[in-house]
Amino acid sequence: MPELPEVETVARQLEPELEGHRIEELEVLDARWSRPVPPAALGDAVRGATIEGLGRRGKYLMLALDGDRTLVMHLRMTGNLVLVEGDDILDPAAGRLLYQGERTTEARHLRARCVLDDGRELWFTDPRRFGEAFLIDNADLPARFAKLGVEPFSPEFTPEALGGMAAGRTAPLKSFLLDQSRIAGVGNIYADEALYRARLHPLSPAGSMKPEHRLALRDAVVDVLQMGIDAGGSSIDDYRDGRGEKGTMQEKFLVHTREGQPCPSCEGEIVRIVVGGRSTYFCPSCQVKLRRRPRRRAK
DNA sequence: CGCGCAACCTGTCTGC
DNA sequence: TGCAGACAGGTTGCGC
Repeated sequence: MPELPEVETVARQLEPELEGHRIEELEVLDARWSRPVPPAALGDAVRGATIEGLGRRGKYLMLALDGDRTLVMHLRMTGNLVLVEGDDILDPAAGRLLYQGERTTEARHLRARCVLDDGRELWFTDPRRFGEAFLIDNADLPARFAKLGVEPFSPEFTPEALGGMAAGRTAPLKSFLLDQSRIAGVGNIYADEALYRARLHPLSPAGSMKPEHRLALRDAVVDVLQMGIDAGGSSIDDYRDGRGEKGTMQEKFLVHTREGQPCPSCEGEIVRIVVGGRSTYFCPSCQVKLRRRPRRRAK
């Protein structure tokens, strides 16, 4: 679930909290999280490091450490990174994580905990265990992320760039938006919301967009991601921000998870289909399906 | 290279 | 109540 807005929210919340602090210990409880590096090896490598910052690239969280290294983490489907301290460690009523030395609720999904020099702890919890982390030298970062696409908030994400990426593509627009090697950070939720706002059908071939469609889609992608950040992310199920709180973007969905409900624009019924194996919600009357563009204009 | 799909995991919900 | 099956926000690898 965590897509760009969720990862950005966590990074922005936690960066000021973590910056300048030293890592006393990194305990990896699930070997899957650090593999292929053994848990103890990652812990040893990170012990004593000072945190210099926390950022994001695509859906990756980047914890900058001294010594020109970065601990890269990915939340995948159900991962959460939360800062906990003292008593706070558990109050289910307050919607927070709990941990009392015993495995209770969320705490049973604890995959790694990072103890800071002031006693606070950074927890990586993840029921489905798809999340992961690795330590990398900053010099190797460009190569490692070479295949990651353009950042949606960068000046390079123009309608023309979008058109260039889509040219000749026959894959459905929905699949196109989810391709991290083209645009980094858009996931299933925001792809649906962006296509709806751009009034584009999720099954339209990516290469079928005309200039006005590219402009609309670029703007819609940027807008929905910004809305997501402003709302502190979407909490459909597992997602919690860096403080363990829910985001509110799910309350602003216009189509996602709204099967059978009225379209906010035409009152027609929102439909759910499966595209590329992913649930896709849209309004059949507002989102027009484009035809595949002829390769050559007939004269 | 482009595209579609299975696989990776666990938890939750639905229907019989 | 029990149980099988479907489904869930992401990414990678494989086959065509």
